[in-house]
Amino acid sequence: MEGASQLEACLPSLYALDPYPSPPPLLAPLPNQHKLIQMPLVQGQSGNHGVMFSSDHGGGLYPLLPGIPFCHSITAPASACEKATGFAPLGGAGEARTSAARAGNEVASTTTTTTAATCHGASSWWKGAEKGKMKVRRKMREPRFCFQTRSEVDVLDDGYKWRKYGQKVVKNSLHPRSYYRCTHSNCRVKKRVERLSEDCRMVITTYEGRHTHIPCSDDDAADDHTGSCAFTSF
DNA sequence: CGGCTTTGACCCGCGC
DNA sequence: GCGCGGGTCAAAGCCG
Repeated sequence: MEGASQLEACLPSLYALDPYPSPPPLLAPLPNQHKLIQMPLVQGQSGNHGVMFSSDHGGGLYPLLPGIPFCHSITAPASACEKATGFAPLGGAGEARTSAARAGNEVASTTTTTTAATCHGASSWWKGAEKGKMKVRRKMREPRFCFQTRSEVDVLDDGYKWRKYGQKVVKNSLHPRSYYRCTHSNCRVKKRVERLSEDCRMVITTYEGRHTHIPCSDDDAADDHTGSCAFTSF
């Protein structure tokens, strides 16, 4: 995690997968020294945004949502952004259950797909929250944000502390997918990290859920405490 | 010693 | 109905 500060993050892109008009999946810190790169969403999915910060000192991913002031302050047409960066919004990327995703290399192969509806319509996820023995299924999906960054490290420094709870080799991918969970108590945010098989330097990070706390990274939490608080006041 | 990572097994959803 | 594949659990090992 700490190694994430090495993030080069020179070519970020992101995908917003939130199928629901729900609250922010993540409470995003706003380090002053970070550079904000905002990507508009898929048309018709107004509301949620994903943002990537980068700086000379490192980088981090901070998905943002409506209601976040500066998020609104920047309004660029999706087409313009795509044109400038070569990014393309997509729906369903990072979601393994979609047919598109099943093809493997989901992000790379989904250039303009916008089948966001498939992200939640017929799928559900379960979680072993019940202490008994049987798992408890969940019908509702958490809001998700997917980022694609070029980085040497797998885990980007997003200001939160994550614990790895699984790793899986996915089909049609040379690199295993790692599963992380926020270590904060009562916070069920998860994220998946995987590298593109076509370009091992490209890291796909998918956040799922929303944090119920402020960022708590060792560095930022201590120094940027005020900033975090101010930010999370929304 | 506590926290984290690793890794194999298990469960479930979905496609055929 | 069956098989495949993704997601999660949990025990064991590792590390600071």
